[in-house]
This record gives sequence, C-alpha cells and structure tokens, in this order.
Amino acid sequence: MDDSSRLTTVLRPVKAGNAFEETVERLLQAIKLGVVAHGDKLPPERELAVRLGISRVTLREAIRALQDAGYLDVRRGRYGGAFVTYVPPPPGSADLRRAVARMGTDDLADALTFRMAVECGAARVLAGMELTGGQRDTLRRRLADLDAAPLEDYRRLDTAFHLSIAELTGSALLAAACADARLRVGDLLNAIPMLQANLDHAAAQHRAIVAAILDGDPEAAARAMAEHLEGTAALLRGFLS
Amino acid sequence: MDDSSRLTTVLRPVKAGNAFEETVERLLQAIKLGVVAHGDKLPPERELAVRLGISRVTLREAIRALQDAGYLDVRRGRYGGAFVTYVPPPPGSADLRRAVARMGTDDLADALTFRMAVECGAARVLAGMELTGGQRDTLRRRLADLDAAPLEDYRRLDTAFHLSIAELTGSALLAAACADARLRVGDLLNAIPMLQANLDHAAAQHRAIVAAILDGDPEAAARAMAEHLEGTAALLRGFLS
DNA sequence: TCTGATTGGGCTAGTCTCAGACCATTGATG
DNA sequence: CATCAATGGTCTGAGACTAGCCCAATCAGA
Repeated sequence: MDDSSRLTTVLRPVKAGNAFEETVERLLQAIKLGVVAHGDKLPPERELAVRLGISRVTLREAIRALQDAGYLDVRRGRYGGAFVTYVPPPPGSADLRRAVARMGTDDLADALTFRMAVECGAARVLAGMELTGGQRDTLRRRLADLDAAPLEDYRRLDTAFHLSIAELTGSALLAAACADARLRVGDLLNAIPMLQANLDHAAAQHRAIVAAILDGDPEAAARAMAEHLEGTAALLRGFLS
Repeated sequence: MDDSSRLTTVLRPVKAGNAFEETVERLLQAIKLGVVAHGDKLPPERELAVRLGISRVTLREAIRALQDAGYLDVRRGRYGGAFVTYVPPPPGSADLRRAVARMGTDDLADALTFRMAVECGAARVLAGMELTGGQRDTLRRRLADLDAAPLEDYRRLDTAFHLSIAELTGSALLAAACADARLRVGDLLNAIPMLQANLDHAAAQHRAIVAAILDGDPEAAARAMAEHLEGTAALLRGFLS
C-alpha cells in the first residue's frame, strides 16, 4: 500500500454522479428496503426536495422516472402524493445472478467487506454505550418485530433492525454508512431465497447480537454480528458458485 | 428510533455541497493530512480533475483559492505544478477551541463515534483476513516509520498508519470511510499538543494493534484499536473542559 | 355546496459545471 | 541554441441544476 494508493483514497471523487441518477437510486432503495412500505406515500415533493438537498425540478424528474417504471402512483390534490405500488418479487437465483453481474464481483467483495466493518463497528460501539431504557426497549422491539414478521415483511424489518443498531449510537454519519452498506447489497439480499433453516439461524444470531449489546459486551456484540453477516455472505457466495 | 428517523437516514442529502467547495475541502485535507507533503506537488490538473470526478475549470478555481490562501505555489511550464507550501502550525489550545467551535460539539461526538466504529471495524476485518507476506510487511513498515518519525512528520505518518489498515482490507469503500472519518477530526488532532507521554502511550497501542492483526485475532485487534481511539477522544474531551 | 388548505404540475431566469479545444510558459535534452 | 513534451492558463457553447413563482387538482370540513 504505497503513497499513490493513499492519493487514491483521499483524492477520490467528490460526488457520485449527477443529481438525477443519485436521486432515482436513493428513492428506489428506500422503496426496495421498505423504508416506505407498499401503499405508503413519499413525503411531499417540497419537503423531500429539502431532505435530499436538491431542487424540486430534479426530484420531480426522478419521481417521474420511477412512476414510468411502475414503482410509484402519483396523485394530485390534497391528500395526494407519490404512493408506493412496488411489491417485492419472489426471489430467484436468476435475479441474484443478474444483480451480481450488474455490480461485478470486485464491487461485491468491496461492499461485503464494507458492510462487515461498519455493522460490526456499530454493534461494538453500541454495546459499549450506556443505554437508556427507551433505547433498550427500541432494540428489543425491533427484535420482536422481526421474530414475528410474516415472510413478506421480513426483509423490511430485517433492514429496520440492522439500521436501528447504527441509529441508536446517535451518530448520523454511522447510520448513513450502514444504510449505504445495506443499499449496496440490497438487491442481492432480495434475491436470496428465504429458507426456514436460514431464517431460524438468523433469528438466533439476531438474539445473540441484542443480548450482547444489552449486556454491554462489545467483543461479543461484534463477534455475533460478524458471524451473522458472514452467514449471509457465505450464502451469497454459495449461490454464485 | 421510529420510522421518521429511518426516513432521515435513508433519504438524506444526495450530495454534500457544491463541487467547488467540496474540492477545496478535499484538497485542503489532503495537504493538512500530509498525503502530499510540504514541497511535493499535486498531480497535474488534468489527472487530478479525473480523480476527483470534476471538470478542470472547477478544479482550477479550487486550486486558485488555496493558492490565494497561501497553501499552494503554482508554477507553469514543464516540471511545473501546484506545490505545497503549507507547514503545520505548532499546536495550541486556541486552535483546538476554534476547531471545535467551527464544527459544534454534537458533530464532534458524531465524528468520534463514526471514527471509532469504522476504524475498529477495519482492524477487526483485517485481523480476520489471510494476509500475504507483502501486506504484513506493509503493516510492519508503517509501524516502524511511525516509531522512527521526527515530531514534524508524526501526524502524517500516523494518518498513513491508520489509513493503511483500512486500505489493506482491499475495500475502497472502507478506506474512503476511514479517510472521511479522519478528515472530520483532522483539525482537532492537529490542534492537540504532542506530549512525550502521550506519544509513548500511542506507540505501545499501535504495536498492540499490529500484533493483534498479524496474529489473526479480530477481537484483540478491535479492542486495541478501541483503546487507542478512546485515548485520543479522552484527550480531546480533556482539553475542552 | 362552497371554501381553503394541501399537494402535484409547470414555467423562467439565472448560476454552476462540464467537455473540449487552443494558447502560453517552462526547462531538460539533443 | 533549438526542440518539444509537459504543464498551467483561457475561452466557448452546451447542459444540468436551482430558486422562486404561479397554476391546477383534490377533498375534508364548514
């Protein structure tokens, strides 16, 4: 790792792409991750434009694109808005291969490594904090929601669980990094078939993560998270070979 | 942590600011972190513009601003370029207070938490990988460089050491996140007086981190990194109270 | 039925940013 | 001393993006 590589790291692109494409991607992922569920509507354009730091014109172009692609139903007037019509398709290995082909195996390894680092880091930090009763409740509730989730809600609540860990640290930067990591592997996760054995396994790991965090044991929390994510990563690699 | 907070996390700004300001900031940090040392020159404008993903016009405006501010000396002609004239000022608590005032205590806590998570995550991941001889050598060399560093090179080589851990994981995303974390606390670190006792302490921690990574012990690596960063954070808090 | 608040739809003038081409300067090298 | 490759300096036309404004549609509630 020489000097030129450090140049590459620090003097990397200052912006990802154009605002329109970034916005489409962001909204699409918010939909696919279930941050706005089927039937819900996005915030009003004016508010959403402010949130995303772009103009209403650009936002509207992005919404229009998603409408044309069948993800949104836009209605005018009071109580109108952009309603989510998307329903997650049943997973299939064809989708998985397509998703991997779209991002490339190098980028996949990069994304998985990134996710492993930030989520383990978040779990570790959270376990090392003194949590309020409300925070502990939030964590327990997310876990319970996930355990009780019907199959069609599983991905959404799994995302909520993982993101909550980062958000509970109180660091917006860390939450953003975890969300970013999740977005990057989102299509892949959606394409993995959900087998009962895997779900049971994941549920046990989720419980272990929460227990370690509530117990204030950073090492155990990071280890549990690592095992959990490694399981997902292994599943992905398995479906690709 | 309710639904609206998840909206905030996912539907966050798609771009940081305008290209010009982002570029100035990026170059400034590259200089302050010593990625390009005093007397060195930045890459040629055409190449740098590509690296940063911006046009030459915008890059030139940023370079011009840094030239006017006295950080760069720009020379034309073959073997010309933008040479770094900046020399780090001797640290003082006034600088520290100013730096903190500029970012706010909430942002400071956010940045420190973020740094803790990503750097511990990186150390953890790296310790869990099978490293080649070259990678192990790189790590040892960075450590040796830091141990042998004259005081004026310490910050630069410390940055190099920390970034190398992330870069060695092979994940560009993770390296970028660590660089970002470092940038956010960069001004603060530069403002901390370097006392011999602190340096000795830090050196021992650096050795512990490297030892744990080379030993393939993820838990120990993360723990050692956490202790190291916590020391810095405590030092910061101490100077602020 | 009417009204008013809320929301999407659309327009415009202006700024930021870009790609690409061409000019000006410098200094190592033959 | 002449050459020429590498580098910064400058210009232009086009496109992206923005802020702000007003219009159009909708519907709960008076």
